[in-house]
Amino acid sequence: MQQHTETEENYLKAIYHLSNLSISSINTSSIATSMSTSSASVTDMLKKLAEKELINYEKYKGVKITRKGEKVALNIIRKHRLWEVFLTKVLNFDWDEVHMMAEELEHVSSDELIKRLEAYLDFPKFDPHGDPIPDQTGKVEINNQMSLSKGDSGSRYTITGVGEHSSAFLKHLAKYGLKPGITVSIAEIMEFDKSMLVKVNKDKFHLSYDVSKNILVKTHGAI
Amino acid sequence: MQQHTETEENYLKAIYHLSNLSISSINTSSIATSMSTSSASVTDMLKKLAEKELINYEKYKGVKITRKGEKVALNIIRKHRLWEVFLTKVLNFDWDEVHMMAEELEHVSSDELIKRLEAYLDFPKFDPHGDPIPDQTGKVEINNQMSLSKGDSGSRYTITGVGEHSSAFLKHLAKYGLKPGITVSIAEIMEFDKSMLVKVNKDKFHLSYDVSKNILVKTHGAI
DNA sequence: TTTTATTTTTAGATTTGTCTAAATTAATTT
DNA sequence: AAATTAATTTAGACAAATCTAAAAATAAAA
Ligand SMILES: [Mn+2]
Ligand SMILES: [Mn+2]
Ligand SMILES: [Mn+2]
Ligand SMILES: [Mn+2]
Repeated sequence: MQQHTETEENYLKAIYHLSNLSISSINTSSIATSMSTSSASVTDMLKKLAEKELINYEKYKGVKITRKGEKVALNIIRKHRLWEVFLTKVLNFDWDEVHMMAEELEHVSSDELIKRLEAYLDFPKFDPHGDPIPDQTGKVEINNQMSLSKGDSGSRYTITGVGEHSSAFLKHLAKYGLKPGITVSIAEIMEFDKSMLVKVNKDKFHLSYDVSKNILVKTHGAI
Repeated sequence: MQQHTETEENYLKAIYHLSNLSISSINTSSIATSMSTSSASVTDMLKKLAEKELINYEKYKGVKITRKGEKVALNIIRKHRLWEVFLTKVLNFDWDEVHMMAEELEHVSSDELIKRLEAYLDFPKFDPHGDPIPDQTGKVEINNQMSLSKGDSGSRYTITGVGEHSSAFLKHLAKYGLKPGITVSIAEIMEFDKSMLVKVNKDKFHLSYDVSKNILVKTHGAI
């Protein structure tokens, strides 16, 4: 099995994630933006990744990740998410604290280590943010989640994840006790700003569109 | 708190360990040997570490680690050994399998992570090889251990550690069930080759000088 | 105390990943 | 369709960490 540098792994991960946002091939500048680096650096790396057959790349035509590259990316994502579960479930970190640590831990190479960690954690299927954990072969469970902002007044939903992972946003949700597993019902939707009044247990509060948009849910059934 | 590259950390660790082997200042070639690199590379790094005041270095005069450098080294060693405890105690790896994984994990930066890991492991004082785990401030428990090869015929000893960490050596010891915590009594010492006959519980076996030399023990008392 | 051998440092090159500025190609406007 | 704007690539430079080979300093031997 070929090994890759930490930098290559980070580029591949970014390319994989961007690929899941748009159907079309992705361009240099979107990679540059998501990696906070220059387009020139991205071009250099694209050549290198294409050389290793981890992506298909043609000058000026954009990038498509190959099956091989996808498997590498999914293995890193798998490690990232399992470490996040470890940090929250075993070391009791809050879900808004774990991402940066996982960014380092995901590059620890041993596959045997991650296999044992997974077993120790009792084969979790989702990370603390509700994102699915790929298995050893790179298979991912697709949970058909939708944005809470697309929900209907009077319906109940269970939070399955978030569309934004910043510590600021997660801390904000935590203030309302909102996190995966929690059941929310929409009491009222304000037409003029798309904000909503929601009910969680006995509590009722107001969510701006910016917030509800980034809360991912599955239908729980009508009240 | 200043941060250092992984490479700088590895050099510092090597320099710290060499400093504990000899009283005098250590030379370029011994560092090169222990790092499996060229003397030229070592010289370059020594300038860099001296610049950061992690070592005292004078051309042709050798190296002495500073108190500041020592604290950095001890923090990495602390992380290394705590991760080794995690890997053996929690993920059930054998003591001969964990070193390489710990070499990667020791560079994960979060001090809060290691603090919580330490608490989760219930504040272990020694790693699976019997080496003491420095505390947050860099204090190390000194266990006055001696080599089993210096023991007396008829005396009992408790294994506290090993002087050699290769997987080959550790696997060899495992075959006899020898590891920290085990009590060994010396039945007979052969004068001609310094090998010894030892007793562990009901078992009796022969240890070459090369092996007994690298088994560290504390006196347990006469039989 | 010279001479010789060993150790250490310097000089110069290489690889990886980065940058800025200039050149080129593609996409939009007019 | 030509001109303008935007995106992308190339060119050239730089910092970190490494190497080999040559020069300089120290240690050991004669
Ligand atoms: Mn994350
Ligand atoms: Mn996550
Ligand atoms: Mn170790
Ligand atoms: Mn150890």
